[in-house]
Amino acid sequence: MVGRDLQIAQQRPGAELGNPCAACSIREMSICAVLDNTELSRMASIARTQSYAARQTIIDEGEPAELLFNITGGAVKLYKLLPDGRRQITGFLFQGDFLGIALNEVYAYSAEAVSDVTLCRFPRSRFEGLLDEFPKLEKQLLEVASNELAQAQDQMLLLGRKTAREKVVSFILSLSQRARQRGAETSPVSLPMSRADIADYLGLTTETVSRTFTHLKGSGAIRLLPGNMVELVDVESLQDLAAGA
Amino acid sequence: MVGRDLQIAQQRPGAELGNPCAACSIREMSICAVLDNTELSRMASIARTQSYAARQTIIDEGEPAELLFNITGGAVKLYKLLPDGRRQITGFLFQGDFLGIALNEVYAYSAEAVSDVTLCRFPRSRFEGLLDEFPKLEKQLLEVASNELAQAQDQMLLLGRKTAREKVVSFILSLSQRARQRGAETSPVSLPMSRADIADYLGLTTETVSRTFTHLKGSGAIRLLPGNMVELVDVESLQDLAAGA
DNA sequence: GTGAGTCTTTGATTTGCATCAAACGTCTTC
DNA sequence: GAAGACGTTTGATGCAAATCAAAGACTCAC
Repeated sequence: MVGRDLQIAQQRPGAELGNPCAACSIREMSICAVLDNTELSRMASIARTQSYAARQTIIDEGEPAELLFNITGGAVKLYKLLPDGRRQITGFLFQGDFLGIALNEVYAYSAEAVSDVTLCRFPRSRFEGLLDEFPKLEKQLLEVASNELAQAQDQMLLLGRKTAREKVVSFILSLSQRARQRGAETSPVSLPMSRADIADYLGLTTETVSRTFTHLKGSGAIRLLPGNMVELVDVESLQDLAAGA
Repeated sequence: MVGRDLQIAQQRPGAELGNPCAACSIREMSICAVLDNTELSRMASIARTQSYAARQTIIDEGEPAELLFNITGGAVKLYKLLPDGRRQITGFLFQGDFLGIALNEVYAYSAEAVSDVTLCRFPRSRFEGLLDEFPKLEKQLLEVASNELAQAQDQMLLLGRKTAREKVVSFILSLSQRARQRGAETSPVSLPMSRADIADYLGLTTETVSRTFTHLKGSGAIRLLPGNMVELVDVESLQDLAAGA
């Protein structure tokens, strides 16, 4: 394992200079993409890599927000709870996504590993120093925040006004589009999260999500493949369904 | 009217120097609060004040995002539509709020004046120049975006997991808290928007919103006063209701 | 390979909110 | 201040999704 890491490191420029970020495979799809190798080494100096097994908690809502993260592998869910246990998942994060934008002094949500996860961890105070040092990093973060805000508004439209079928189809399509942005296949797309997670993301119940998948499969719009993969058979009609047509 | 404006202007330092922003009554509650008088005059040089009558459209979803706004008076609603006309209001803006954070090349939502509205208008390109010029303005904008993201997540929890009663009570409380942030009374609180607007914000129908108000009034938790004002009679039990207890 | 535990699917029934409908208030206009 | 338009409230009914229940289908440990 160590030997293999070394091999990869040697293939990438900068890594031999003690700068692991330069060799990072997701560098180009994360906020780090705006930094050059010199700047990256400053970033590397405050970063620690870390791993979480599936189901492990990464952050707890209400705790002091002292750490920020960059997901390098796996899938993470963000969620909020009501006192009686009702749960709303506010987002899923994948390779390249940044965790920690919407924070005041305490975390506004909890985060848990959906699959095994690897990530880079930054102390918040030192990360903020980096923002002062590299204005383009701050600009990039504003850009990311802006995109997340637009995504959040789409999700409000989904939660407030779409039917169960429209919700599920919108979800499948959005995962497919995010896979494309990461350079992965748009179909079949992997659904690493459980039906219960999907339900809590879409404001539905497990049973309704399951029934909706069954129905979509029956209509020929999707196919369910082994390994929690979904094949998008008729993308155009899926897009019509998602829009409510 | 002109005479009165002049009088106000003369009371505030900077105004007589041809810097209307220095005299702006909402300066301290908007993003302008981080700028000093010199910086403000740069901002004033790219700003135009503008008025909209109630029901006028301010921006249209899908149009090129060429203008940004700072609301100086009145209330604005932001919304998205589905092709068949279903509508989700994603937010209400009041005095001091900034309009235009979540934008890519085109507006991600439409905006319409709820009441008569006054605002400051900035060309986006020149505003972005200002961000480069004043890093603390950019930092402030990131701060605002971060807060909006946290608010958006609260709204997702509301839309996905709360009951009609919890939704309406949460809405009343959030308006009350925002009034406090603007330095206004927390009770009674003004509801300048229609029942239909409230419904489209909470993912309900007009009828359900109306019935819920009637029910809350009957239980003694609120009182409906003339002029679309709501008095919060029992704040503590309202807070319990909003949290789902 | 077998059993325990967990997740998913399917079925029967209930329910909270939507829909349909109409009366009532309030504001605007002439 | 009468007439119309619009927004709100109240009532009767319907339905999409929740809830309750139980049978498969995986997964994993031993």
